[in-house]
Amino acid sequence: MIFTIEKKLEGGLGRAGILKISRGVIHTPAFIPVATKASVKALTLEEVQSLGAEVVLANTYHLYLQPGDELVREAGGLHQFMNWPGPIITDSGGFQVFSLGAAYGKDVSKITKISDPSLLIPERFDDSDAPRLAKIGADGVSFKSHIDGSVHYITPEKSIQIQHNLGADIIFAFDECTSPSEDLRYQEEALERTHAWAKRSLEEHKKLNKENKVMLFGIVQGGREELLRKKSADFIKSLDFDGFGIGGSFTKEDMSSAVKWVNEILPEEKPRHLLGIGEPEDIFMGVENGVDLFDCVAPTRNARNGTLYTKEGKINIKNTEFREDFSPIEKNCGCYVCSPSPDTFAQSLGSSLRSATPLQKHAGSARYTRAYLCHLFRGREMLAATLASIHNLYFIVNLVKKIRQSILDDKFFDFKKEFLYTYFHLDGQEKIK
RNA sequence: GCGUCGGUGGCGGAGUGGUCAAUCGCAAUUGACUGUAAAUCAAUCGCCCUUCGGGCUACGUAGGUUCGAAUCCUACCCGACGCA
Repeated sequence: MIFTIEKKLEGGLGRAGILKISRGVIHTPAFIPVATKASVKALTLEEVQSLGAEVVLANTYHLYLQPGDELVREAGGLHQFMNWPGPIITDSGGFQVFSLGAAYGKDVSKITKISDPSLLIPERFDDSDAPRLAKIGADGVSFKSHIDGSVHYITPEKSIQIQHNLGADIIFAFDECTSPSEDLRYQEEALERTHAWAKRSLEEHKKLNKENKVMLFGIVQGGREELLRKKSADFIKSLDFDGFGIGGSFTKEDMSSAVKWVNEILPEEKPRHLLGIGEPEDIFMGVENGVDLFDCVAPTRNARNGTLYTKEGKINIKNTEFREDFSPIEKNCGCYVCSPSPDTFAQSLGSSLRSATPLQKHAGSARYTRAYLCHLFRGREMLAATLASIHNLYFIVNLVKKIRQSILDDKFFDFKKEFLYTYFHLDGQEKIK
């Protein structure tokens, strides 16, 4: 792996770089579509590739349960199994410690809405009776499969073994993503655990990585506490990782400070991945604070649920106002959905008919209109998910590409301001941090 | 013409004397979604008043019985089926 920094943001942590690995090149900052179960939901990988993605991220826990990492290895590894020849990253299953554990059945997620974290449960309340599918033990985490209820014990060693079987190019250490509702004492305790697991992940990785083809990233945790975040960054950087992940469940406000604290400490020459983050404003924040890689389910999940990204903010395409809106999702969007079909398409269809009528083109001339998408969603047509996912992924992947270019052109802050003003419909009074 | 069964909110369909503005599903309206338990979930869904709450009009139509009717009775209208 070679990571080259092409240009740095003046007076800040941000940078544009190139991450070269044997299977391909990743231009950073980059957005990584999520393919949890070896599939970017609703899309073929040709579609993912042609919308501009250079790398995808799959999940250890989910693939271990189904179809099983051994089977994937037999298939020739993830690349061959899922037909993606480019770089693949696997997450360690550490996020499932959170999503199937402390967050299970609760109103906490990767990002918490409560703007004042002190409003969150101040002390660790006793919810030991609350049902959860993940329970943390001394040595690892026991998971109750959400698929069939069977119990599985995942240790750092096990996670690394699974990831090597899956055969990704970049893998992650097994960590514990904590809930922001945990108190300081618990955060400290969990951080100790994550650090111990980081060492064990690294040791196991060294045993298995004989051909030295796989990169292992360590994960920094520490919740919202400055002291813990810095302590974690110091510790993780002291280990021989190839790069770093920044994990955790945040409130919006906490995220930027945490990222900054951490990246001021992490070595400049190694890549940093902000795990699970992907709304446009968060990506700007991350890039500015030195993040190189982002992955997020938001573009694809939102897409499947009818929320589409546009320069002027997100829209819910199912809403009444779009029923008869025959314009593209976004004017001048270069994605497959919003751009016009080439004439050759109509011609090739028409060639078998004697008098094929060329399609009447609407103003804007998109392949598919808002009204059509609206109809597909209301009619529960599968194509809705596909078209919406193509558009959303294109939007985010290309937003990050534009951000990258703006760094190279010394125009990052102008671009950020311009984008966010339009995106949030600001009138110029509000300040963008 | 006779007989039988049935007519409930946008639709389907519960309810068969009080706890019914009426279960539920669909449709509709809006919102949420950030290392994917997610093609998911939540809220609203007769009209009016300021929310709590209160008021009004409603279960084919018109009467009636009853303290009280979507629920019982009578007539009529409409539909399905059967017999002429």
